[in-house]
Amino acid sequence: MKTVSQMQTEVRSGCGSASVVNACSDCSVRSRAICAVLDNSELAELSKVNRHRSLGAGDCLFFEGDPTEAYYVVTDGALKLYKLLPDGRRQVIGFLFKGDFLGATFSEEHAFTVEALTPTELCQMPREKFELFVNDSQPLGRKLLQVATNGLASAQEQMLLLGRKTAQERLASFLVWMSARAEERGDDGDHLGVPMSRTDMGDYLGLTVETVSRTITKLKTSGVISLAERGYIEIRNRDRLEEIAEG
Amino acid sequence: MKTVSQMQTEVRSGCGSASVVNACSDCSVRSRAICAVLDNSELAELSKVNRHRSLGAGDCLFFEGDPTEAYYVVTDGALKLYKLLPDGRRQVIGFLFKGDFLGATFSEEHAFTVEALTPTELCQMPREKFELFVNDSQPLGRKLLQVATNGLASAQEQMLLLGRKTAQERLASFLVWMSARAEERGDDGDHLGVPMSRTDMGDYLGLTVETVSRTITKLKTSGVISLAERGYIEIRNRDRLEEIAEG
DNA sequence: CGCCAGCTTGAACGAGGTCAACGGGAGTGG
DNA sequence: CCACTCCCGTTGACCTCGTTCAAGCTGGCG
Repeated sequence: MKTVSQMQTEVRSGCGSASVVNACSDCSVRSRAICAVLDNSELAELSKVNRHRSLGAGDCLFFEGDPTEAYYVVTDGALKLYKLLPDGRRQVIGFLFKGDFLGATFSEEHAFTVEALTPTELCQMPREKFELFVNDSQPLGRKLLQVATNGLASAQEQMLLLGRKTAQERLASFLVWMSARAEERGDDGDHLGVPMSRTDMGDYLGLTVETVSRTITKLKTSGVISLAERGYIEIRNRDRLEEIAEG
Repeated sequence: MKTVSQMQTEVRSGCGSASVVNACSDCSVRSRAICAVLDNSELAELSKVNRHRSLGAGDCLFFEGDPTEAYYVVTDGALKLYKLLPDGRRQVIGFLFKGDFLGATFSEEHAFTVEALTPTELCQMPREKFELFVNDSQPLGRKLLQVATNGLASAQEQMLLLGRKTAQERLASFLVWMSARAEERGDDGDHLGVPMSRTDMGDYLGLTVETVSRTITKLKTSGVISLAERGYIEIRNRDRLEEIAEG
C-alpha cells in the first residue's frame, strides 16, 4: 500500500493571493456561513480585520504541523483536507465547499494539510482577533460548537464507512453525501459536480484509484449512475444508490 | 463480513440504577471532568439537578436513535460507543473512561449506542438544565467547544488508522493510545488495563476478532508486549510499539 | 504532433476475512 | 466438590476482496 511522493505545489500565506480588506455586507456566502449569526455591528468589526485569499487548483493553504495563524470561511471553490503517514500513505479526512468554515480546531498546530481542488476563494480571519470574537459573541460561540459537533457526527459516520463498508457501499455513500451537500448549496443534486480526482476519492474512502475506478464502472453498468462531462456524475437511481450505501 | 446478532441486555433509563441527588463538592473526578471550569455557586446549582446512574457490565445507557434526554460525566468504569449497519456489522467509534464527558452532540437523536464494558458510574444531567448552564456559563461553553474539537481531532486520527494502516499498525496505535489515556487518569501506562474484549477492539479497529488475536500474538512473539493477567497487557518496548504505530 | 496526467482495464497476488475446531476460565447446578 | 456449559480467546486452513503491477487509452496543453 504505497502512495505517491508528495510533490505538491507549495503556496504559503500570502503567496499568489490578493490580500484586500473585504466588506461582509455583500458577501455571497454570508447567509450560509457562520457569519450568519453575527449582527451588523459585529460584521462591521469583522470587516476591519478579515482578508481575502485566492488559491489556484493544487495550491496548499497550509500544511500539517504548521502553526495555527488564522481561521477561514470558504467563499468559493473546493478544498481537500488530508493527513499523511511517514511513508506517503494518505488519508483525506474531509472536503470543504462554498460556505464551509475551516479551523474548528483550537490547537497550536494544524493536524492536517489543506489543498485546493479548484481555484478557491477564502475569507481569512487572523487567529487572535477571531478568538476574541468568539469569546465576546455568545451566538458565535454556540455556532462554532454546533459546527464542531456536526463535524464530529460526520467523522463518526466516516469511521463506520472506513471500518465496515465494502467498496461499493463506500462509493455509494460518498455520492449520496456529495449530492446532499450539493443541494444544501443550492446546486443540482442529480447532476453532480465532482471536483476531486479518483485518487482523492480513494484516499477519502480508504481505497486505491483502481478500486474506485472499477467500482464506478460497476455502478455505471448497473444503471445507478452515469458519467456526464468530465467532473460530473449523473445520479440515475437515487433509491437504489441509497440502498447500496446503507449496506 | 457478517457480525453477531445484537442480543444486548436492555437496560433503559432508570432501570437498575439508583437515582439520588449527588453533591459535586466531593466528586472523585471533579478536577478532571468538565465540571472543573465551574465555580462553587455554579456547582451548587448543578448539584440540585444531577442524578447518579449505575450500569452493570453489558448494560446499555441508550441506543442509537433514542431521543437525547441527558448529558453525562463518567465518574467510574468504562463505556463503548458504537454504530450498527442494518445487517449487524458494527463499528465502535470510541471508548469513554473515568472523567470523560458524554453528549457533545447537540442533536435530537443519539447517533450511536452506549454500552458499559465494566460496572460503571455516571453523573447524569437533564438536557434542558444542562443546556441552560452552557448558555449561562462562558467557561463551560468554551470547555465544551474544546471537548468537541479534541474529539474531532481524535476522530480524524482514527480515520487515518481505519483508511490506511495495516492490522499491526492499528493494534500498536490502539495500545499507544490506551497507554496515554491510562497515564492521563493517573494509572500505570505500561501495565495496561484493557477492559474491552477482542471483539470490541476489532470493531474499533475495523478488523475481525481473529485478526486482532493473531496480531496480538505476533506483537507478543516479537517481544513488544506481553499478556499479563486477564484484562491486562504489559508494554515491554514502548519505542518499538510507537514506531510500529506510525507506520 | 507528442507528451503527460488522469482514468480504465486486465491479471496475479496477498492481507485479512471466513469457517471450523479447540482450550481454558467463570459461572451454575447437582 | 465436581460436572457441565458457555463465552472468550486462540490457532489452523482456506478463500476473497481489494491491492499491486502492468498496460493501454483519452484528453488537455505546449
